[in-house]
Amino acid sequence: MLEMAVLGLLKARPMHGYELKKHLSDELGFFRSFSYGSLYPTLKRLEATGAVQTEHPKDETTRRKNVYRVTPRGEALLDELLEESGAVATEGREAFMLRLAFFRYVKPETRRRLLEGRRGYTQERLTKLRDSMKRLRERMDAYSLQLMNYRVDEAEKDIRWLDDLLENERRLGSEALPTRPAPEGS
Amino acid sequence: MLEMAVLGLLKARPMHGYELKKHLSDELGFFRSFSYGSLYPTLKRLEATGAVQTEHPKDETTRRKNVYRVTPRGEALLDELLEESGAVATEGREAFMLRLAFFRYVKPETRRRLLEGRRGYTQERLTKLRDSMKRLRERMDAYSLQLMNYRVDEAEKDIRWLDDLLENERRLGSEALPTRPAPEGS
DNA sequence: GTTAGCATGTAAGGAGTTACATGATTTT
DNA sequence: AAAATCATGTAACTCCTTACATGCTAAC
Repeated sequence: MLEMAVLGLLKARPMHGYELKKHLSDELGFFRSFSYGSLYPTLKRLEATGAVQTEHPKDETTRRKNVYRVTPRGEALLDELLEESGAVATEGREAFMLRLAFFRYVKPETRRRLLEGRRGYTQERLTKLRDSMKRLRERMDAYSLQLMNYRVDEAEKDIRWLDDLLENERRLGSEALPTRPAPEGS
Repeated sequence: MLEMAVLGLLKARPMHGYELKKHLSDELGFFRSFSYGSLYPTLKRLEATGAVQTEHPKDETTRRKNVYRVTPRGEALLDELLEESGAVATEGREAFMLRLAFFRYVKPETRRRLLEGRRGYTQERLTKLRDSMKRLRERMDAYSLQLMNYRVDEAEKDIRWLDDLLENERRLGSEALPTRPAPEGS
């Protein structure tokens, strides 16, 4: 997850670690904002494998503040990471959301595949939830029932949302990719 | 999380590991259904610390199928785990949901504290999300915007839901705890 | 009698966190 | 000149997963 987030953010604009950390919470609307204890090692690792680069100038003038940029190798890695629909349950929701945040970097067909994959998973989950409710309703206390209803509502809402997103993809077809919400003024 | 889930489920009814695993997905409407690779070691650990007990009969008749039950020591541990409102962000959503599933074991005042804590956290998050949107709207692509809107809607919905739950708590006051949705027929 | 599912476990590893440690730069 | 905050890093640990390994029991 962190690798994907880092590469995705750096692709838009080179940054140093501290800056990156803020954007992880802010820009991605992120619930979980990774700690420095994982962020810096991740950057090191990505650098070691050649996915990102930094100009740490050996001369004594500008030390500290390591600005990282994505290399072609890193772009390829990001592509791979974004395309995995895998492990939908474990990785779950947040991994999907993260991919969505970087959808502009994803091929239209892959976008559709990811959206449909997520929809399928959610639909399946919804079915299971309803099954459980039918089987257990009598034996459940009020709080568990609240929880179940919450989950069902959420799943239903997610499906409608995913359908909207899919509908949008279809409308766009293979025409121009919308990387901005429409220039308007500028 | 797993410890809390295990203790909570075993409190309702003694079970063996395999059975427990099913209830973790089913009964709790759980997205994440822990693997055996963590479930069994957790049971061992809880047994080692005296939080659960199992009658593994040393005589050769009935081997396999270790039925675990919660001890008083385990009940105390569960109480502790349920009362922590802590680490709201990291632990997050699912930990809260899990506590909600076991709310019938929680003192009314603690229930209110947990609900209010969660509400406060969600409200704060909502504020931050709206801030981010104001600051970044122009620079965001359509997908990020979708994501942000989703998050905002979700937070708003959560707050309404939490308010409902709080209202219910107030209505019940200190009168009878509702462990069942009302007998009706029986 | 063999396939499917019940039942339990271990070892290695992944992906993060917390706590600690340090030092430069900006603000007050 | 002190306090805040920018900026980077490491070590130990937590909590879980995957993959492996084993054997019983029920159903077909």
